[in-house]
Amino acid sequence: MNGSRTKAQAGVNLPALRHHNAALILDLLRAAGAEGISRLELAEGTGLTPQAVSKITARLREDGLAVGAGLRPSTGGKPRTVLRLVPDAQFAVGLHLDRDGLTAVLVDLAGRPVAVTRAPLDLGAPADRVLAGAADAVHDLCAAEPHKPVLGVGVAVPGPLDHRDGVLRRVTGFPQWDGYPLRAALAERTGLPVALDKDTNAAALALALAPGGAGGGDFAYLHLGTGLGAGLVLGGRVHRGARTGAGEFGHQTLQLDGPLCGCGGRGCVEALCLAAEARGDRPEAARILGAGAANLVGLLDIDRVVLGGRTVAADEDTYVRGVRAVIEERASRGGAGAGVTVTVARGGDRPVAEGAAQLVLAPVFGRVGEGE
Amino acid sequence: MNGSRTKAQAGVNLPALRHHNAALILDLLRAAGAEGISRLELAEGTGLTPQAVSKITARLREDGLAVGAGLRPSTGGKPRTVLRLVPDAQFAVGLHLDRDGLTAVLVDLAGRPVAVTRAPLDLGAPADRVLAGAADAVHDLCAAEPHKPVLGVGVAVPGPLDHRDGVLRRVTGFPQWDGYPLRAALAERTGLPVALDKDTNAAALALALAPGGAGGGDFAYLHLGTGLGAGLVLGGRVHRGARTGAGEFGHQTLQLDGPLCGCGGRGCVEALCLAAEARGDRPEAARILGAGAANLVGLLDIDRVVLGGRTVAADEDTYVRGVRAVIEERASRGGAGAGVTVTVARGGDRPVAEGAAQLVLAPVFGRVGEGE
DNA sequence: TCCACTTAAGCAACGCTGTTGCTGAAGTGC
DNA sequence: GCACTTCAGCAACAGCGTTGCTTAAGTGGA
Repeated sequence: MNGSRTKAQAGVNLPALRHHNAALILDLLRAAGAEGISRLELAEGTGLTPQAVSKITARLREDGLAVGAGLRPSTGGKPRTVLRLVPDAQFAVGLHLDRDGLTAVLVDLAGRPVAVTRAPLDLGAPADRVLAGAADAVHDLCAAEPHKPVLGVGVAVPGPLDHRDGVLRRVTGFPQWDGYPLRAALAERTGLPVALDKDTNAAALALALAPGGAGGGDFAYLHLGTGLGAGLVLGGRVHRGARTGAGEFGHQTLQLDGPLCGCGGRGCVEALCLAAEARGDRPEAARILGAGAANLVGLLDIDRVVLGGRTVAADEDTYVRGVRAVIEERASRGGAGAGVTVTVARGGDRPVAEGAAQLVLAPVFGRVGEGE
Repeated sequence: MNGSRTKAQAGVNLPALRHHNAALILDLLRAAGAEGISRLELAEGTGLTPQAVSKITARLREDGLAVGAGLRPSTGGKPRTVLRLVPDAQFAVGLHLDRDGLTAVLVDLAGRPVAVTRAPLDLGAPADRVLAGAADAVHDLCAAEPHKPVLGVGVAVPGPLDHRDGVLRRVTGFPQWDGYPLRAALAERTGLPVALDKDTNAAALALALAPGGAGGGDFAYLHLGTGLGAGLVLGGRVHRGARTGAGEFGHQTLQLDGPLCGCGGRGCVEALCLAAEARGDRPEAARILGAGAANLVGLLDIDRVVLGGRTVAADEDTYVRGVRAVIEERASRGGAGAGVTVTVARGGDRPVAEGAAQLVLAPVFGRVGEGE
């Protein structure tokens, strides 16, 4: 009780401590990228002593996860040795199961894709056939790096689901998936650990872990395509909520007793925004999206709004400017949103598959969401 | 970068590990209340071994924070010894600085108030005078338990502020508080550690830690008084956002291009809701509040909505039923919100002062927000 | 009444963590 | 060439939770 559900089983013993600190170091190595980072900087970043960092990095080097990468210029003494992550020490597979296609990607530890496959997909087909196609894609990708360990498979799907037990819920229009234990089924077929999440959450995770992602902090990813959804990153972690249902942004009421939405409600952002798009009034669509975004910014006090999806990609400028205008106007009146940046996620749907792979990689770097 | 701001300095060494596990045990003891909890249950709740729990509880007993409290009935062997928290081992002071009054409360470790004082307050008076009044209240309360340690002072204020550095921002109508370093000033006057937060966050914290609080999980506290604000508890912790600004619920747009609000915006929930109240249409006010609450429930996938504040207190039933109706209607259409409970926080403003004290107590039990 | 059995809790030894203190390595600069 | 600075690793150490075992304190059947 008292919210302790998320804290249950949170006792820390020495192996857990060791794992935690190693993950922390790995995360800093990953963030440092190819440039690398010195032991003393790692010590400063973790609060551990330099000697502890030396021991931990020695273990990581033994495991092949880190290597030396040259020296820093001397500042009057022995120059610092630079360490960097070995990206191709381990890999992960990301799957994006969408309504009309399957994208599969093999990424290295740094999150970079090293192999991609795409195939058409009929979500209406029997589950077994869809699953077989997904498993085949996984096997093909694993063959791209035959002698390196693949940590697992991350899967991003459009519909509602339970992230904890890996079971789908009510994929709109495809009743055969309702209650389907996708995680267990795919884990059995591939022999690999499987993690499952919503597509918007995967995209948000990809952005949260992207190198040079314009700084970190809390942000929201708003995806405007055939629908409108959101992925939230709070405190550097994907916020999934109690039932993996967080991020239902599109059916936020923005116009009390407004026009009917496909969901049965009235005045939902999604309906208003897409209606404006449909009648060609894109600035109005952007303004509506901005109003929803501003609500979210005020409610959560986030630093950053990232827009994505096909509809946004069609006219990035109008959407970015429109959303930014609404947020800045509210901030200028003394409301929330001062200093919030509005940007666009490029690359279409590819980030979703990469984010799915990050579902597997995130735990390696200690980036575990609350629903895990 | 990459959201690691919240993870900086997160390296864990042995003292940190010890402190973490002790806090975890203390939190379970607190949650168990006067009934107590056995060592083996503590072991199960933390994931630690029974022997580790024995060692930790032995230290807590030495420090006077825990005591034995009888035996469980035997299940065929040696009966379990029950342990419970010693509530009056330590205390904390909570202050609620409101526009028209100062409420101060001394609470024990269990969060129960043992002494309360109230005094009128003029926030428009010079800062020094207000501060002197607050410091006096603290000293008077400390005298109520002369020989017990007081851990610190928690302060709840209405306006925007920065929780991290304890500085006020733009308290509406009282420009002399803009930028005032309340935490530092009060810490110097009282010689005690001081924590500062918004009143709605304090209320939410009080609810999150309340014994028998109808189960835990994520929830939102919606306060409808002269204004409308929210306190969010996600993952058992108060969500404050990057700048302690989270919870701006009242100026969420609910009616695009609707009536003008005092904030300068249009169609804010607060304006719509209070306008309906003013014209006597309370069911409509409740429906509007419910629409805003449903937006929040969908966005964050929370378990529970708690209503409070003077306006709600005037007609709890109408508000609870109205808000519940909107959330349930949306859930029934397949939207978010299934199983969400809507309840009322009673006790008027008293919980705010108690929640302020919990700002000091929360770290003892490992309940540290992200902004700390 | 006794004794076998069950369950809980503590003692002792242990492995392993990060820390401390110090030594050697590898540069700079007068 | 030597004094100084800075980094990195070795060795000893304190302290954490764990493991293995013993003792305590009940139940229940013979």
